[in-house]
Amino acid sequence: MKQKITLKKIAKEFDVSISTVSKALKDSHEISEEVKERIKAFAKYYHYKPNSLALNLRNQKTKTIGIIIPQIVHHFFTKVITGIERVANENGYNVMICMSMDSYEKEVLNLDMLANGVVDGIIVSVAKETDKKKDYSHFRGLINNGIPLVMFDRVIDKIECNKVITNDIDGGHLATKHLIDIGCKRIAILTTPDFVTVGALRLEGYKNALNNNSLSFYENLIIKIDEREDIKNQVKKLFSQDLPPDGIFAVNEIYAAIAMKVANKKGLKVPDDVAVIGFTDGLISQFASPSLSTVAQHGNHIGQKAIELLLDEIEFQDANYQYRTEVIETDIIIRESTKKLSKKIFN
Amino acid sequence: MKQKITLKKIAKEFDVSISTVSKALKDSHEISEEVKERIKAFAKYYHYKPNSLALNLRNQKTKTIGIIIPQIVHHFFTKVITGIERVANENGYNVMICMSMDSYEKEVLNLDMLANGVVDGIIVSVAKETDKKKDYSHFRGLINNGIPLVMFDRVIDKIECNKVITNDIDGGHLATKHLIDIGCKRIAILTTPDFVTVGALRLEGYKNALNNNSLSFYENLIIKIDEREDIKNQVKKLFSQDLPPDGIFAVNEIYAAIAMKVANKKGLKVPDDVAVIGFTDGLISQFASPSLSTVAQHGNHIGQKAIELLLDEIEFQDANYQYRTEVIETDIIIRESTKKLSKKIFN
DNA sequence: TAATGTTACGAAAACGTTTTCGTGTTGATA
DNA sequence: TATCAACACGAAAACGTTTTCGTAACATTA
Repeated sequence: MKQKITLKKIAKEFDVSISTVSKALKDSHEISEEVKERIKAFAKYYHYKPNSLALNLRNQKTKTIGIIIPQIVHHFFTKVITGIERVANENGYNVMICMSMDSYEKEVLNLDMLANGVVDGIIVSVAKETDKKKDYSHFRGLINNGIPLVMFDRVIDKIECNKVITNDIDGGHLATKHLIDIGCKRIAILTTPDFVTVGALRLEGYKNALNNNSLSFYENLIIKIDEREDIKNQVKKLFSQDLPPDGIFAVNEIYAAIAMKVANKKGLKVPDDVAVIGFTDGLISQFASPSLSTVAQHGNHIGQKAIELLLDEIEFQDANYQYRTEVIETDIIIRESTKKLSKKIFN
Repeated sequence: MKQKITLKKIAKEFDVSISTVSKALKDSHEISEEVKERIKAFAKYYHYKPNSLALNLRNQKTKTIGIIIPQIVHHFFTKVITGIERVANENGYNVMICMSMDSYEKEVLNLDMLANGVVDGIIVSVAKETDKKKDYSHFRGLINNGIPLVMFDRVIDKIECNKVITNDIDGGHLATKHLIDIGCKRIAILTTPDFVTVGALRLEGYKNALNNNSLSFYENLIIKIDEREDIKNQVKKLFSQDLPPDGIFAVNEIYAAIAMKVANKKGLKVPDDVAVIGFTDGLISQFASPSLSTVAQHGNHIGQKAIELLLDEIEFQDANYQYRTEVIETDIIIRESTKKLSKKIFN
């Protein structure tokens, strides 16, 4: 185990002071050309690199940013992370990733840890449990301590900070409108309980679309999935009604995939008997068969915006910094699961 | 922006020395009960926490471990990370995640950065480009510097360090044997180019299984996918042969999903006309329809073993540490894409 | 010649902590 | 009363860096 080379060791080698070495390596004009040459050559030969830990302490910053996400096994979050990582690296920052597992307690723990000098700023998508509990004091504490914070996707209205959100209402509207356009009359929605904000917003978009197109609204076509129970069974209820849906809007790709499976089991063809559209353009949507139409939320772009806002705030010197909320628009991706135009036209 | 409370500030408050405060907070016997009481109360009131940066410098360690993976948008890697994170957190460590994007250059950059005091140890799955290039000097440098290193999944035989690998040969054998068991006679494999070690090993398992069961081996049923080209087109070649396969073993779930889609397009039914089995139990496999049989590699478990080995090495004091290689066995998960037993039996 | 300027370097503080060692004060013991 | 231990605390080094300020030696100018 070789010992790392330090300024002190170089100084001893040349019998000069540490300051001289430091200045020489920074090519300071205070040091004679000859001494600089020799010190630089020596340092290069031994691969000298300033110790990050010492720099962190000295500069009171770490060039690291923290990310707290509920789960990493979601395609959307991995996209966001990829976007963050790229821009962070380009700006000389590293990322530290923590998972809250959707637990309030883990979120608080992670936040505490990161806040303690470990990172220069934090990007977070809040845990479901926190959303439910409505206890936001840990975020307030963070902001009071002057640590830059950016929220994305699952954000908290009551906390003042930079935010990047998906236009979930529009996304919900887009998806529903597409189903309407291809001729669906009885459109169901598979969404989350109300406390998950993004689910509630997509539901709102769904309702708007029905209203704007004067379609009737059926309470029993709205299924709020309780993930503690079996999801399939809850979806099945849709099809055991006297008038089953001819179109389904699922607020994420897992619900969409499950809807397709359940429909298949019931002997229904997608998209001919029932069209299905999801939310989030993940691997499941791309590789399902039939492939799933979906609303793309551009996770990469969201991540990129989030880190840009964060770096802005970190590097901002002035006292009167203005928080912003970036709204990332969605796009609809039409694949096989909603291609029933031809049939409807000839009906 | 509140200033953080430090030992120095507490010391000034009580007009004692910094050492006294430090000792008091550690409940040292050197300090009188009365002084300890007052200092502890004060510290608690102001939420004193030792500054991580200072501790890092003092202790020459960071309680952080680094992970370098090729891509994060792969279910397998997210599982591994989840496993690593959990155990790391349980032991008071944090994780810093870097992506090499399968690029040699980024891998070197990440390694350099992490090695410079940022982390206490590193877990890595090597980039495809490195595998191809066979330049491993950056890993050697790391080990020479005494930084604990664990490789997982994509490991390098020539580097001596702790390793956690999937039993890929067995996994390949398991998958192929299952296809044989359900009656397949002409079994194709969708694999990677040879320089991707795991692909080569799974191919080896495939060959073994054919041999052991005295099935003929057809060179044109082996497709080594070149990901720079269109994957679908390469898979299609399988079905345009005079004798198309009745079973397909894909070395990852994406190739498997694509195989199913291509088969569907050709009017073939899965599993009745052609059975398909994948590798890695990810979301695609679970939510595809028909759902995909697959070989589970237990990413969680791999991550857990990797971090256990790493922490072992980090905390090991003795000079003669012995490296280990843990082999994680695979399991076969049988779903709809290979359920053609009944048909074959009655044929 | 005296005052001033330039060059080339060193000393020391600062970041915040832990830990070793030293020391003044008290009380007990011989 | 001299000696010694116990007690309670402070000084300082150490981790590795950057940066401000000071200054000795020499050169230049009036």
